[in-house]
Amino acid sequence: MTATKTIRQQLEATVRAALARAFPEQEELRLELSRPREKAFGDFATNAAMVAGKKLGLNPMDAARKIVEEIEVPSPLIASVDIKKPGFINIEVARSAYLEKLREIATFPDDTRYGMAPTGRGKKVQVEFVSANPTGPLNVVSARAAAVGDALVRLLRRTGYDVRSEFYINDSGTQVELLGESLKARFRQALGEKCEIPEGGYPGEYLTEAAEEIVPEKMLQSLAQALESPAGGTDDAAERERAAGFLPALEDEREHIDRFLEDTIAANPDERRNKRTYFDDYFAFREALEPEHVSLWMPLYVCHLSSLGLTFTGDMLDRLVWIERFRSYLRAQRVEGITVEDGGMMSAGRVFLGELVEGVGFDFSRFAVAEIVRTQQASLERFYGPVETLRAKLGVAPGEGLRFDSWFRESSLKHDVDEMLRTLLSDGRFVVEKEGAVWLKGGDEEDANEWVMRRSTGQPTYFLSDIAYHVNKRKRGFEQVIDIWGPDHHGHVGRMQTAMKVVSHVLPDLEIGEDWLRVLIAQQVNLIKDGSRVQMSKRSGEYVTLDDMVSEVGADVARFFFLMRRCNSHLDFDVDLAMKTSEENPVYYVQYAHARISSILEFARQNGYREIPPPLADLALLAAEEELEVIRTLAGFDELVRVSALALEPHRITTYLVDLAGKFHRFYHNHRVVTDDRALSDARLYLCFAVRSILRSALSLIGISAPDSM
RNA sequence: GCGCCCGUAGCUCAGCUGGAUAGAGCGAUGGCCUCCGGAGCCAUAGGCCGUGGGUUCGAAUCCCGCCGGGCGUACCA
Repeated sequence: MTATKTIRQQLEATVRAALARAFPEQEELRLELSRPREKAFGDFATNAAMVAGKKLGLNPMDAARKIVEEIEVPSPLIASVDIKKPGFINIEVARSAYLEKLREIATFPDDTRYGMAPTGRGKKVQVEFVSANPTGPLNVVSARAAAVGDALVRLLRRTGYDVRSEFYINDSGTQVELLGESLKARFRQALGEKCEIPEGGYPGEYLTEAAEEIVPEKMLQSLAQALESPAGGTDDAAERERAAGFLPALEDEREHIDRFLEDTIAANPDERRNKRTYFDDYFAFREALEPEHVSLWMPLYVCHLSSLGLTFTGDMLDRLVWIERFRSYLRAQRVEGITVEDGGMMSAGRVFLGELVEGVGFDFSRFAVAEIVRTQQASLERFYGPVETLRAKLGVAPGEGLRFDSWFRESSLKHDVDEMLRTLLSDGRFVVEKEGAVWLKGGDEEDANEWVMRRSTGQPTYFLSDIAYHVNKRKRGFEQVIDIWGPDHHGHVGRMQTAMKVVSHVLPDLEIGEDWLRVLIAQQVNLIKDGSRVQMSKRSGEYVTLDDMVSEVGADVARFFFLMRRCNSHLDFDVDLAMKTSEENPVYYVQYAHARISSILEFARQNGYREIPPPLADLALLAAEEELEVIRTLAGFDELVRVSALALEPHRITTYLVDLAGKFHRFYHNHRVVTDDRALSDARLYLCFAVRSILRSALSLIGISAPDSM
């Protein structure tokens, strides 16, 4: 598969060559090639004569005549050339050039790669987006960033960049500590205690669910029941079986733990040894016990926590001590006559769990972050396709949602952060120390701002850590970094740009150029429901999540809506409209065109058209205005992809899709495709096929499904 | 106060990096199914592109000043 030049590129080369021949002494000019709105002015117009005329002090009309003399007309590319009033050169593209593009589209082997271009030249680019704080489910702005970022990644990939997507997890700092405190409160509540969510914490319901993960209710029940029989075991066969079934098979557990060891702690050999020892001990312990000893539950429980990637302050012996303590604790409770019936055993178990979790130094923040990141990942993976209720009807398989190439943890940057600060301090040119804190200042006079990097408490700020993070990106070899941030970060853009400029002076070897970092702001989304805005606030715990959107309007509609607007403009998303009038939706309009073509092609196949697209179709028969409109639009697609990627504006693809679908519907309405006229039918089937290819190509660029029937 | 984003049809937004007579969807009104998919098509109405200057052959687009809306402006992230 090779990429050919777009028609615009071909024309530009031709005009430049003509210009160079007409005015050999003139160096390269910044000439423009635009598409006139008015059809009478041709397909393209160039201001070459006006620009050149001005430079050389010539009348633009005369310059235009000189240039036009040097353009070969007619040629396979250009049908005719015309000079208009101030000095425009209007170019009519030859039909052969359009038909050539049409052929290229229809014969291109892979629709999901059509439009590929060498523009990026394998440049190593990172797109970082969503990067929501791990303090709750993904909200609407995250959904928007996800749609835009994913489309951008696909767009850049299509145009020859070596792109990696990244999600940055802010898993350290005050907010995360607060999150841990909040989870701890929920945990206490789950144990039956009265406990308030701390001031400024996170009252959302999702933490209750996470807390219940820590205290699996059924484990407690099972445990309490088992302890009703003498010596913590049971003679009842059914009960024994149930108890045994409560544990995973030994081999399964081993496999699970091995995988855990590989994934989570491979990076740190010391940690690995500790864990390995712990698990070996655990297995030894476990194998020594009879299956019906349900008190085995406790090591299982400890293991369960470990498998979630949590660290413990104690070692295995400590845990065994705890387990022993638990047994005697429960026995003691038994002696005092506590039974399952009065709920005493349950609460005894709860109290003990509370103590255990405190005793092993359970890290609530880490657990909460791990838990939330997991749900965020799951949400993103579901971010594809039509709404669930239509999925079967539209015949779309659950496709791959959004997967990031990497998830980067802020907590892994500790070393980089320290080093960054040391480097800046020893350089000295851009730092100020005052009021016990360390500040960064811009280099030049016009940027007199100063920002704290290290607090007087000695703690680094988010700003410093973000500088270190971006330097880390550069060190990983990215030649260009694109960040998509939420609206609350837009004040951060300026100082980050300043910081990168500073870094380029302090660490010149990194070669951080002026536009190495490009930041897009995914602006605010106002959800309109029942005609009024839905208020969103993390603090109140009430907001519309990505999951809500996917289940209510579907990922296709959500993505399309987000990509219909430039990402830096505010957006009113009318949820009622998106659902209520879903039949009038632009998404369905576009998808309908796709399904319609599939249906036509199927109809043709059943009526004796064996090969589609018909290889011998005479495309010159496509001469109706509606057909030419469609062809011109198709022929412009590769150029659109190129320009959208350069401008980092994926929303242009959706605009294009609506336009193309409209032109196709118009064509369809005025011309029957399959008729008695075999030659004409062949040509029109060819056209239909090409339209479908481009629809697929464009839809795949923005991550939206292309159903064959609806 | 300073900085960033946004003002285009009743509503929500495009407008291809400065081009010629301003573009969609929704909403309104009126038409089109013996026929490959009517989730479609056609027509009508709706605009001083917030406003005043500037740059030039030419501005919705670039620059400056106002006016309106939103958001930043923490030793939060």
